[in-house]
Amino acid sequence: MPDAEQTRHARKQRPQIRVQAFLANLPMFSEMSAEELDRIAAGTLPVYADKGEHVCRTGDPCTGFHVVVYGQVKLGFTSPQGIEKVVEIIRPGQSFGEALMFIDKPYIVFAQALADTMLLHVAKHAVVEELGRDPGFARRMLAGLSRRLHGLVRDVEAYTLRSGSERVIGYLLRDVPDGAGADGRPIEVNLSPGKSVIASRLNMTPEHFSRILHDLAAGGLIEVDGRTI
Amino acid sequence: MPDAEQTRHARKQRPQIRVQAFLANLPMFSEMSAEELDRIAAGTLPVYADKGEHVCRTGDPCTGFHVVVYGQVKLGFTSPQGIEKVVEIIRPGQSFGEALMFIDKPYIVFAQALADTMLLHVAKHAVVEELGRDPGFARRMLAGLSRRLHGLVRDVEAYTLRSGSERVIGYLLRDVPDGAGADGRPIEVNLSPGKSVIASRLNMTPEHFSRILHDLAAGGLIEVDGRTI
DNA sequence: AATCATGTTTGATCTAGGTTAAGTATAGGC
DNA sequence: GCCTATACTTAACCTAGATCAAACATGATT
Repeated sequence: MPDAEQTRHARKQRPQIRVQAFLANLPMFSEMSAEELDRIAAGTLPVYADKGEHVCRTGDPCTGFHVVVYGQVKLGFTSPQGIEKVVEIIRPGQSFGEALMFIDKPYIVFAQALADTMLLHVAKHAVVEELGRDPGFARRMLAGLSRRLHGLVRDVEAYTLRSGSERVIGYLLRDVPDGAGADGRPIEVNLSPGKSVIASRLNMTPEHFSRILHDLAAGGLIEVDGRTI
Repeated sequence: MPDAEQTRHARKQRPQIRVQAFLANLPMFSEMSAEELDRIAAGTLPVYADKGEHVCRTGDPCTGFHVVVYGQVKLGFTSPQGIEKVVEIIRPGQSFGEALMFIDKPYIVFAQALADTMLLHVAKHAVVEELGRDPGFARRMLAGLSRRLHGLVRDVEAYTLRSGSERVIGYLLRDVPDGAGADGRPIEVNLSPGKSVIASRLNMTPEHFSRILHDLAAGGLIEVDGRTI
């Protein structure tokens, strides 16, 4: 089985990356010395996942965290009745699974590739050892987790006291640099994960999401063309 | 205003506590040496909040985190339309606001006392300094944040794909030591925060919560007597 | 070009849970 | 002990959004 996977992947040409250089650009590892980066890099392994393939599943033990190099993955859970709910969409440069490293629990979410994706798996022991050596790293790690926590609280806020259209608008404006569009020039947003995935991320049905986009377009607020707005 | 408050509080007799001893029992500060505890204790300040009083409000800057000594507080946010949503109920020994210390953002939630409450405010600088000195402390802090993150993800799961009754049952069983009640002996749960607060925490109206308890009682699953089940 | 799978839209209908309103405890405060 | 405030319950009704079902695009495959 690993063989078949290897062969299948080997057939595609995969962009080569310099692990150290890539890691150095992540907030978590910025300001690290070359030796430190080398030690971390020694604990990382590339992971390739084809579109639709699972990187990990609910219940899997956690042996480290993942960073997306290219492609994208969705994090989500499946209800007993088989319904799926997307919690987060992870894009290049973003990571997941750090929190699990520090408590001894298996994954409660699964991670599935939304496109052909390359990830780096950073082993738990490499992180833990470096934490003891570098207080700055610990601080950046704490800041990273805190940011994530903050984001989740905002999500809870959106889920519990915003309406469907408010959540959609919030999503469309999520990473618009403020001040952009102030000149009246329209902003372009890409719905690359696919509309159903975004709908689930926003905790609504694809139908409802579609209707909201339709209404916003009718109100002249947005203009939809395929997967760009 | 601080004077009036002081006098009002001074009139009640307040249990005295030994700060170091109290801190030493928190997971976060366990395993700390006496000097370390002293340094942390030097950065803490007691805070007293009467029932209904706010410890902090949305938008306040964060200067450290809080631990509840006795009493209880609710964390929540208020929608633009003035609707309130409880995110978490903090009981003695639990803390809040750690994450905010590490990112430079104001509170997105408010904290309001549900009963006459005593808290300790631990100053940001005391924590940050100790983080540099003690890698073990950093690890415990990371574990604490991770646990909180994990809990929030479980909340999101509950909000998005569990029905009202499932959330209520989940809440009632939240801290039942597993195996308890296996002998057929009933378990007692206390609804001390008040039913409306719990309802909000579970993201439903008090009316709906009441109906669910009624239905569960009718089904013979539980027996309600005032605020104990 | 025809076929099929996958993703998106549209419309009709349904329902969990919210809203409103009118009760009934319960607990402090005097 | 009585009174007012707060907490909780019950019932009738209503809506946001889900579900079901049937088109309609889009793009990849043969």
